Amino acid sequence: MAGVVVCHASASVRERIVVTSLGVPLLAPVRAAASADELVVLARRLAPTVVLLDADLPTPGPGEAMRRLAQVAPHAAVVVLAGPDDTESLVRALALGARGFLTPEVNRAELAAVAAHVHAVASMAPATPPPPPREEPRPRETKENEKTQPVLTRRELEVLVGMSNGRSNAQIGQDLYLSEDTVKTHARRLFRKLGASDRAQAVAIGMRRGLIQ
Amino acid sequence: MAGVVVCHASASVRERIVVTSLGVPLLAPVRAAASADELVVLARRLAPTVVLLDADLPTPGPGEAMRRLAQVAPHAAVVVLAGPDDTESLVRALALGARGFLTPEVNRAELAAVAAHVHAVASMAPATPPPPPREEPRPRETKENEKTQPVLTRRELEVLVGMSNGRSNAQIGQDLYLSEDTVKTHARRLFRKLGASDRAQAVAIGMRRGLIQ
DNA sequence: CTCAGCGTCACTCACAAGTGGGACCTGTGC
DNA sequence: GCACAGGTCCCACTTGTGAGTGACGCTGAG
Repeated sequence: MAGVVVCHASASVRERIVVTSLGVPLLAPVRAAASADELVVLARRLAPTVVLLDADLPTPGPGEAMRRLAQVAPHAAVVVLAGPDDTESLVRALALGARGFLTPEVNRAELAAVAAHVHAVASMAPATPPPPPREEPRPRETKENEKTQPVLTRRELEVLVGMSNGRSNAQIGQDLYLSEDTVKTHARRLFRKLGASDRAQAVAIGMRRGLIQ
Repeated sequence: MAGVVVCHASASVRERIVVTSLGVPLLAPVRAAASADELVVLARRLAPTVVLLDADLPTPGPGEAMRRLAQVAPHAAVVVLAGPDDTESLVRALALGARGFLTPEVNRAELAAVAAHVHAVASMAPATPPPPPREEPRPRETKENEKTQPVLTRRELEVLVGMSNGRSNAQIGQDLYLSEDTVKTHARRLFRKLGASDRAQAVAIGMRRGLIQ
């Protein structure tokens, strides 16, 4: 589910990153795209958590790539691959919403950091981070930690959407042809799944996770 | 307006970052805080765009510091200062919403990246998810703008942040050292401004508009 | 088959939320 | 000086929410 895609014009860069990713624990193999077009196709299919993007992408360019990416995978964190001296591309990319940067000479430790980020995003709600740490973390997980990302059912999602639109439980019930009590049950279950204490927090978590817009 | 604050227990680290910042173009001098308390005071006054935060802050700790910071400067991006091996603090901080990390041995290039981020943030709305490709620095706030998009006051924003974190009105009052009634007043006014019928919808609208993350 | 998960509905109850007033103080701008 | 906005607090009131239960039928996986 959560994954990483590298989009770089240079085949050698792509290849090295893909190969390096194989040696990183906790990190699913990185998929590679050579152009913005390929990236969009991949992103649409894989909904990656992190996209490593060439800051000097030709033709459509990194800006256009990010714009299109935002359409198909709005919650992918873009990490720009830029040379240490290419501050100009970097500033531009950051201005467009990139979350961080790495040099194309990424090593195993840096990819491990990306893996940590993927896990951080996948396992908890409130975060919008970029290129994090070094060395693989994630050894211990307390048992109440969701080893499987809790998935909302269709009904729960519909109730959550209603909440985000300011509907009361009774109104949501009318919208969905349910009794208010049923809506309350769905609400209670989705609160538990999301770890929310009330509907306001549930909406916040749901939007951060991209469950609702 | 947009600024950077470093909060680190070590005076030498603070000092070096402050001094280094002087040599970075586009970056206003970095202000320094030695503790979470000092940070909150500074952040309330300066509303910084970026906060460099010691991952091993003593006493109140980085988590508490981030919580308080979110109250007084909800839009500040937290960048954690952690040693390359301190993945544990790092993961914790990222889980709490930190945007990135640096080692305490930050160099000029890394601060330049931070500067880039400051400019990126300062030149657009406080949005994080949808980065509108704009080159125009200041949208210019006219009366018409405010009519179409009411602006929340600092207090209203802080209350909204509390709501998105699942805090009750009474808890928000404790967080901000206010009476519950005052929180209710701020809540009522921000509901009106956002056109929300309850806190869940207010959170949804606030996140869509990028007022909160 | 059994069992877990989902969807549905019902009931109670404490309390939080939301709404309507009003009041006082402090800036800031005209 | 005045008006105005923001921030603070109070009272009283109605409504909704959230928690804690219990129950029944269906479906799909083991």
